[in-house]
Amino acid sequence: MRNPHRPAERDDGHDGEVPRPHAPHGRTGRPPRTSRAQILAAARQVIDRDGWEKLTIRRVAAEAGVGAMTLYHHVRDREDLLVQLINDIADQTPFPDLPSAPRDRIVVAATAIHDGLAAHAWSAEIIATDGYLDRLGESALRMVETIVAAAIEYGCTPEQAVDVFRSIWYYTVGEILVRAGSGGREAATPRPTDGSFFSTLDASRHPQLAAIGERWPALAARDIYRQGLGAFVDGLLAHAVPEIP
Amino acid sequence: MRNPHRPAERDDGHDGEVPRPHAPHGRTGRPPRTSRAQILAAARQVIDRDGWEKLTIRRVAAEAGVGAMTLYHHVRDREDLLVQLINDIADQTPFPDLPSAPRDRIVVAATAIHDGLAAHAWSAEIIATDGYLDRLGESALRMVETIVAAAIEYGCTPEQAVDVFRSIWYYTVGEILVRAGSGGREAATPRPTDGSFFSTLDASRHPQLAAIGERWPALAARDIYRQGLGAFVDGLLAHAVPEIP
DNA sequence: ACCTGAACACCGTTCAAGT
DNA sequence: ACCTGAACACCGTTCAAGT
Repeated sequence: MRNPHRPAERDDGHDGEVPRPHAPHGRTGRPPRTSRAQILAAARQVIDRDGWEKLTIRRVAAEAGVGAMTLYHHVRDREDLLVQLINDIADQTPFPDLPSAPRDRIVVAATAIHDGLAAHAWSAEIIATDGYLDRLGESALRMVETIVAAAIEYGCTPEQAVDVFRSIWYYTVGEILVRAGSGGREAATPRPTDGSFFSTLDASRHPQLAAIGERWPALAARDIYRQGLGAFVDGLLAHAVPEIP
Repeated sequence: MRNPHRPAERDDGHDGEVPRPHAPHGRTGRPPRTSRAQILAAARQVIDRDGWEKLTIRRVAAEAGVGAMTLYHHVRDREDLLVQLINDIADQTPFPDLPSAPRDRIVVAATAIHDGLAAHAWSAEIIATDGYLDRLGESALRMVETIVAAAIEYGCTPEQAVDVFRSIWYYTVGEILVRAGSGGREAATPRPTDGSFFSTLDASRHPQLAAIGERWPALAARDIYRQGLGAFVDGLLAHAVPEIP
């Protein structure tokens, strides 16, 4: 595709700020004062300090100490800024050690993707909203390759392997989105923790939910991603390659 | 004004819109001219005509032929409007016939939730972003009850049953969000369908993805929700109740 | 070549006032 | 009791101009 990111190649400086004194061909004129790295750093600063929902073009520009319009020399639009930010984070996430059994390799790779995204829960929103998969950076692609290759090694056809990846991807994105959503809100607008919905239920209509009642919030707060993932991978592989016991 | 259409002078009719002539106790004063149903209808009109991303308080008010501020008598804020809209839709969705086998009942109930949401893909965004589960309306709660009860009938503990529901919920929300995201965008901004990322891959680094290459988009366009759900439910039940063959 | 302020076309929401 | 315009504090993005 057209990967417009990947600006310059390496900049030696510590800050990534070296306006090349004489560009290769006829490139003269005012050297850039603002770099891609600077903008991404400012964006992360804004997220860390003010929260994801405050990440606006104008704020990032202010944080970077430049005019808002300067950003449009480095990003196509707001969404592009977000995608660049995610790929940037993915590139900095260490690649996990992979076990040799294909089934376990899928679990480890999916968990790595999950943990990387969950650490920056805001990222799930742009990933889901966008046709993100064809804008993945190198590091993220390696994870996809790992899962698809492991499924094939287990005995899946390439088509089945893609299905395995996609199913896991849906589960992973959903888990992060739902948990980030409820968690994030609670922090922002402390929901009135009075009688939860489930405690006031009509027991004849919803007997099991009524029986669970007040325990629901505590149960729902537990992290079950890994557990569910294990069950899902086993189910997917068993369905795809039933002859393996 | 900015609304060329007539504000619709229907108030006596059978639309559920009867401003009580004399309120029971001392309730006198100007009778309401705007109803909750009117607002929700206007909101759905806006979504159907202009798309989900255009659903703003101001537009809904204009569509309903009232001042923007009038809406705040019926909804707490924008998010509340969205939640009411979803519960309204859920209430109008017919309850499916349920098979007797618990495993199949879970699949059918989850599919019903999925199809209901997928028909209004915008809804997944608010559902995920919000701590939605404790704002569910009657109809949606019946589905949750169905899944939890079926898991318990299968042999799960209540805790395990909640985990089964939550896992399925993550998968379902993720599927809708990801597919709605890529699909919706494609419709809005027809992505340049030139060489997809996977066709230009370094085959030594990503051999399986490179082998799949251009077939990825076609594979990824297939609807695999039901398939993945079956595998997931089987995996979840097998993990929770291993003694059943 | 690179950066920018002003301007446009929007938002959600608060407020004090109108009927 | 119900409805409202004006105003506030924001947005993303385009444009034409400045250095």
